[in-house]
Amino acid sequence: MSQQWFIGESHHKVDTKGRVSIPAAFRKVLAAGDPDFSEGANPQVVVVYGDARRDYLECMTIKAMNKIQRKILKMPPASPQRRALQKMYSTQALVTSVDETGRLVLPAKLRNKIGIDSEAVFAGTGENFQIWSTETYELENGLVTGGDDFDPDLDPSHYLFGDDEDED
Amino acid sequence: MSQQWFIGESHHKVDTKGRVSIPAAFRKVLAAGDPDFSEGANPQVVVVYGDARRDYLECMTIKAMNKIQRKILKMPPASPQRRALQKMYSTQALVTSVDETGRLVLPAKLRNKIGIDSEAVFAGTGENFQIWSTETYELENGLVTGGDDFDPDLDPSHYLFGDDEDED
DNA sequence: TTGATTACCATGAATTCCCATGGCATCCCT
DNA sequence: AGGGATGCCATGGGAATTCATGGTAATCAA
Repeated sequence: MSQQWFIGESHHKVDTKGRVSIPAAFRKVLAAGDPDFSEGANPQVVVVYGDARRDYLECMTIKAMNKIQRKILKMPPASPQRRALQKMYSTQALVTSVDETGRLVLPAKLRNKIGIDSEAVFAGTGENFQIWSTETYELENGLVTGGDDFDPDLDPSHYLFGDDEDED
Repeated sequence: MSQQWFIGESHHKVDTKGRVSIPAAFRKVLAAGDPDFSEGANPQVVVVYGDARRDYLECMTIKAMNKIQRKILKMPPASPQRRALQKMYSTQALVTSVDETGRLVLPAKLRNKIGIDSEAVFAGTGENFQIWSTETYELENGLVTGGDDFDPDLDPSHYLFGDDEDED
């Protein structure tokens, strides 16, 4: 199995039609996470854009999306939590597919929403990956705000300490 | 199979005859969810308008409708719950079909009910999709009321956390 | 007949498809 | 160890198709 997680960070050109190359490593993960993927075809991707508060696009595999949908279906039908999730993951989202040349098309609406003009940053976050406009990305990366039990100056690996499981 | 859920959000013109284009992605789901659909023909849709409390139209595939009807048939025959459901899903509903050009015709009665004049919003909610008047949609979207353990300012993805299942 | 509904035709814009290129890295052969 | 040759990757442009939307003619019902 090639690769199971979205790992890495890279910059890509966005052309006037909204086409962006997906990092090759990510494409393999997308293919692996698409139940209907067959050799030589184009894997599908889910792009979640969410409401005004989100200034990036969250992307994931079909499998990951199905998992989320199953979770949502288990919640009480009329609860505000369920409705909020449904809106974010069903309404404010987009299912599309990687094209022949490994690209993704971002509709003008989405590009405007997150402020992309001609360049985008892809950032792996393990299960998902994010697409940012270069400017926003550099801004948000500069300031890491500290919360209650979070120290932004501490090396993050410290938070890994504790209850080990150990299967590979 | 192309696409299993109604996902996405889009605006469409409604003309004087009540014709609206259904988003192309939704049409594919409708076709897939219509047992009698044959290549080159027009898929059927179910439109549930309900009573005065509903200010949008709920739309679904034939398969989804059948599932609902089966559930209703399992309920105690004279129960008020069953009768309420029956009224909503059998009486206050409409079965129609997508036309050659991918449009749906909304009778004047329904357009008036939900306050559509010249533009409608289609909002996917996974299993179903909804049709709103643009104005109402933007209004209801603006105010997300917070309940007991619901924080409208929190990113909805927080509610996904917890009890993992982990099959594929 | 007359108003309403359905079928048929038309068109611009947006989107998808298909082909083309330059750069890097790798492989392989001698 | 050179030095092609090969192949994948990121990117570009134009052609072909689909989509959304409008209009007109035919059909239906009362």
